[in-house]
Amino acid sequence: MGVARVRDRPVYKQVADALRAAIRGGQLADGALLAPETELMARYGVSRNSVRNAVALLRAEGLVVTEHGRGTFVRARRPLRRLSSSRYSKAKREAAKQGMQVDQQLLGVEVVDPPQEVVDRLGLEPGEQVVLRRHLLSVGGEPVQLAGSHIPLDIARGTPIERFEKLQGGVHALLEHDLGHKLERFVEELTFRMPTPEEARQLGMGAGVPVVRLLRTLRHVLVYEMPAGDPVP
Amino acid sequence: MGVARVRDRPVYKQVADALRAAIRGGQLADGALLAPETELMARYGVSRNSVRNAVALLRAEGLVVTEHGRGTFVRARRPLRRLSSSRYSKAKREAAKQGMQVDQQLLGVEVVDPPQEVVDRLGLEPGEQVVLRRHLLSVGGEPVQLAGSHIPLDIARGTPIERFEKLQGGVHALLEHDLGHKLERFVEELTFRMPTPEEARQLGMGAGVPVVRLLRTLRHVLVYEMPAGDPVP
DNA sequence: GAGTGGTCTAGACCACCAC
DNA sequence: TGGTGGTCTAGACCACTCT
Repeated sequence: MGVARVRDRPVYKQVADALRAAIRGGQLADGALLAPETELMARYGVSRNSVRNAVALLRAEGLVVTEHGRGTFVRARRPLRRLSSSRYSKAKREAAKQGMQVDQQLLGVEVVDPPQEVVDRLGLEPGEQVVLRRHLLSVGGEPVQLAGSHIPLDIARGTPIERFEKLQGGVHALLEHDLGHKLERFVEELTFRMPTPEEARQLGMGAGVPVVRLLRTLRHVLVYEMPAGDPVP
Repeated sequence: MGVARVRDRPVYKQVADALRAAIRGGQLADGALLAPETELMARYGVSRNSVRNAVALLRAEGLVVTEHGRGTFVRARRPLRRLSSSRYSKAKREAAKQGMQVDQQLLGVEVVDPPQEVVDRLGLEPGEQVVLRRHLLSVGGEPVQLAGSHIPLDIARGTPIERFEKLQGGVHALLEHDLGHKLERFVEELTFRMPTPEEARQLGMGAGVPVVRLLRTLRHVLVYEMPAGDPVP
């Protein structure tokens, strides 16, 4: 047994290659438990550190998640897909299959002092307040994304935006269709980071799983955060 | 000297904390060189492995980048920002400051067989072709993002979309304003992964820097990839 | 060649989970 | 209590960069 030990390819990457191939090939299915480190050491004839480096690589790639004391599991894929393709689809059969149930839950609507980054991007006056609307997105019953929208108070005042009620099509649709606003262009800033304990709780995920944070500035600002998705094959 | 060694906090995280604080606090400025591993070992009184774990953590957070044989550097921040706020800004002075120069370069326009994931999401017929428009986005002269837009051929045919020319406001604006299409809603799928050598070259980055891949399905599909951004403090 | 990070090993003890 | 992953050490050799 043992890993091929090809020259110019570190052993830990070769171990990672082998595991990755097993995952992509389906020998290790979604949610499957990887062999423990001790067995991988024996199977590939490498030290524990090399095994751990290999698994760390797969973890960084989002292919597996590790739980202390339990083991390392193949990460289930849960892509958001086929939500709106039916109207434009030429193959109508796709519409029937209609992927997983998507649900958006309104967590709260508040008037708050905006964080500095929002002040900067919206060009707000010092002290100017905004309406913050927070949502939790779920796919197939699993929470996957937190979203927070900041809308300047002078735009939101007197509209359904500042009330705790669901907006058909979201804030953007309301602004564009009912309030006569128009989207010109938008800017996005993407960051990785570790979730706060509160976020990890709301998203039902381990604290060690990185989240992606996307700050989108339109005419209004959309801030949302989601757990890292799974690579598409 | 030596790290505080607070209980219930691994030493490598404490070393990472110290370095992170120095970066956030400005003692280590953008682009600055971190002390070499040997010095960090001595300074904090820990093993090389612990130092390396600490630096790996900061790397995962996107705070630093490491170059083999040269050292570890504080990552320069290059957020996309203040591009379109002026029109809606109440503080017009923001407009004058106008961040960095943003440039979008059209790399190519081709008619191609779309990848399977695009076929799925657009509900294309087997064998149906699409127009692929590829762009390179730069901010302040630095390439930051690759974008590829797939447009079904029956939509693009006979429009400026299928020609090698810049579209004012992008494909979306053309569809919406000139071709009478309307954005209903969109779906996004986010993934992390390592860049291909070709992508690393085009983006002028190290092959070890992860990229974020965002697959956006509108009525048309936008695929684009960008290097991981830098965390906002 | 000197200095840097990259890889690898062997061994130890700790923390968490399940039975 | 046994098995799992988490942390830590000490030492070795390799690969890359700069001069």
